[in-house]
Amino acid sequence: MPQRRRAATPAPVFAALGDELRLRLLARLGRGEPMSISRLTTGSGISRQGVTKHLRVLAGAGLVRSSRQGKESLWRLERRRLEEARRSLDLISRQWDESLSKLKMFVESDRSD
Amino acid sequence: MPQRRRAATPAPVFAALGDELRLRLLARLGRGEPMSISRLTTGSGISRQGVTKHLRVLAGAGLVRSSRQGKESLWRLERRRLEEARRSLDLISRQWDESLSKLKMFVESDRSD
DNA sequence: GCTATAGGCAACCAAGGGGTTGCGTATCGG
DNA sequence: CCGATACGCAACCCCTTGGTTGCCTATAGC
Repeated sequence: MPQRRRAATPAPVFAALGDELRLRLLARLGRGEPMSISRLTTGSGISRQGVTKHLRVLAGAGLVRSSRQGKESLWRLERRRLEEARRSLDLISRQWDESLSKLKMFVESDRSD
Repeated sequence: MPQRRRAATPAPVFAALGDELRLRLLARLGRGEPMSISRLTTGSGISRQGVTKHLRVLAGAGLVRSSRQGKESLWRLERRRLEEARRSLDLISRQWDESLSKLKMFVESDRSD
């Protein structure tokens, strides 16, 4: 039975997405074909170790996954987390919608917390 | 750093979302009712200035907006940016989908960049 | 007027992040 | 076996960030 874990906080995922270079890496990996580190390094503008660090951040957030293949490690996108993140944004956004319609109905119901 | 073509990169938005406390602030603001800084501070666990800093980060990313009202400044959610961010995730995720189906069709088409 | 409340500004500090370099190890191809 | 390639580990550096505190201004209410 696949354990449906309660979704952890999406903050780390967003933090991982909050970097221009990491977004570019994701976009490249988003083409579907797994890529090696050196391949991802060419055109990135930073050193190989820099790319490695970024990849590990992405992996830490569960956005990518790597598998050693011979002398190179291939990285591919992990789409599940992207969708989870998208749902998180939906949640806030939609909550906003519902609050608006509730406001229209009840006009006022202040809850000081 | 020279900005390549894309005018609005979603990275700063994600970076702003990449913090637990900021997400909580957004969630509270997501209820629809504008809130003052002191109000948002109660229960946040940090000082008022800390909350102010976080709010400014969110504002810098265009996720919230404030308006001074008397002696307090009221903050409300800016939903447009949330939807933009959601669309950005869609883009990567969907690109992945398309790449997969393309791979199935063309089997191989390597582009070394 | 006086006082309490809401907030801004600035300085300060510890910790983390992004980037680098140097060096070591494993793999591939002759 | 030898060299080139692909990668990991660790140290280092600088700048940003998250958080604080102290002090000042402005508004509200009596």
